[in-house]
Amino acid sequence: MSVRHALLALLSEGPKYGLQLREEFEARTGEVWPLNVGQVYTTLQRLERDGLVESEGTDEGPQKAYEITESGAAELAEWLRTPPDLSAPPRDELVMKVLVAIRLPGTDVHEVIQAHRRYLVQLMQQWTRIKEGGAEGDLNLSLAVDAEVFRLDSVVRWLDAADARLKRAAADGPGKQTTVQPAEAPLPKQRRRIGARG
Amino acid sequence: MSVRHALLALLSEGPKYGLQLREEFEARTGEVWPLNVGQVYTTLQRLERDGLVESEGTDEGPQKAYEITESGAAELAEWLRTPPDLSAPPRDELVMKVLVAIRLPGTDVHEVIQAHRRYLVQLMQQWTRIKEGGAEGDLNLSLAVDAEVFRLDSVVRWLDAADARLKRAAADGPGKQTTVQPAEAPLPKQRRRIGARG
DNA sequence: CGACACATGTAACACGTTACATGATTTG
DNA sequence: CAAATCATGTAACGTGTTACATGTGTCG
Repeated sequence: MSVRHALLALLSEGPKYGLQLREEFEARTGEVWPLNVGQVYTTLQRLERDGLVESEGTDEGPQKAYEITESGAAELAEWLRTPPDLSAPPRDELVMKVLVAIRLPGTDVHEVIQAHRRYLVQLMQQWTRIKEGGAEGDLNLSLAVDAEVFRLDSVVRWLDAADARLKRAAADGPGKQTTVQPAEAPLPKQRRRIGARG
Repeated sequence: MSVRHALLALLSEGPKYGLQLREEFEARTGEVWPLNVGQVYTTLQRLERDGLVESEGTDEGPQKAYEITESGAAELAEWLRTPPDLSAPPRDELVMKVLVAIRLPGTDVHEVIQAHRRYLVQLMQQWTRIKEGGAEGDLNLSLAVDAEVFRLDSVVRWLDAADARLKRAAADGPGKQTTVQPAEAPLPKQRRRIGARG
């Protein structure tokens, strides 16, 4: 629900049309979050269907402008106030890979970890260079790039922690590896969730 | 493409059926990544269609076991070797909110930031408690929870950096706020991407 | 038998992607 | 006029969600 509310926010400044929305969206995110146009139109249709925006009846040129409704403004405010539901963490592809590599015969987890680590560090450097290359006070670019660099950094730190943890576990006793979490006998089902969100 | 390969990995250990796959998936992720059954079946169908798994013809009971094919094993190995394409960073909802709140009249960005910060810190504590409450050497739980805690921590640090940056910008001169990134005149289009991935 | 769990699916939807189709307007 | 660009869509697909439908086997 990220694009949906971003479009609502842009429309809260005044009536706008499809392509314009894409351009402004990308400008606000420092040109680092691309947005395909098709999604803009389909999202606008859903927003209109839900009564959050209205298409203007003005037949001036090929452009079809939408404007936000009261209901839309209310939803936008509500969205800003309410923290997202993180009761279940998102499935992360890299974490998945490591979890898989741990138990897959013929695969060296540490190789997988290090290969991805190198890639991530390289990416971080590229983003940092992009940020420095941007305009001096480009707040949007700065914030968007920072978010990604911070995220990548946390992944790198997780990889390091996982690597150390796995090496420690292997040193403690290779025989223990199968004991860690038996594949059969899938334990008394206790699904862990965090019950936050009002 | 996370569940798809996770199921492939589980099937690389031997033939398994739907519900069993869900249980094992959740066990391997420390019961913190829930997986709905419906997706297991639809994913298995796609995997079979793509020739990566085969359903066994054994009509033993109500269970329908699938086994991995050579092609499937190859795809799994390939997936482990290849780093994901991160040339464009994922759109993050919280980052989006802050970017929106900056320019939305009648909204205090710092309030939004602090409210979400409190929520995130609370979540981190809950996850940490869950990790400590788990079995001593539960490697899967530990890794999965760490990944989420590290991620949340990076978000908190980003929020702090953003807050400081915004306060600095406001102190430098409130008149500059509109100068930061004019909404109209959306700049000479230079879309930023990172061209990694071989 | 009737209730419950196991097990497999399907339906409908939201969101995201790539690719293609179709006009309208500008400009060489 | 022809080509490029602006602008709006649609189609097909992957992935994820929730909810429902349908059997089958077990157990009181």
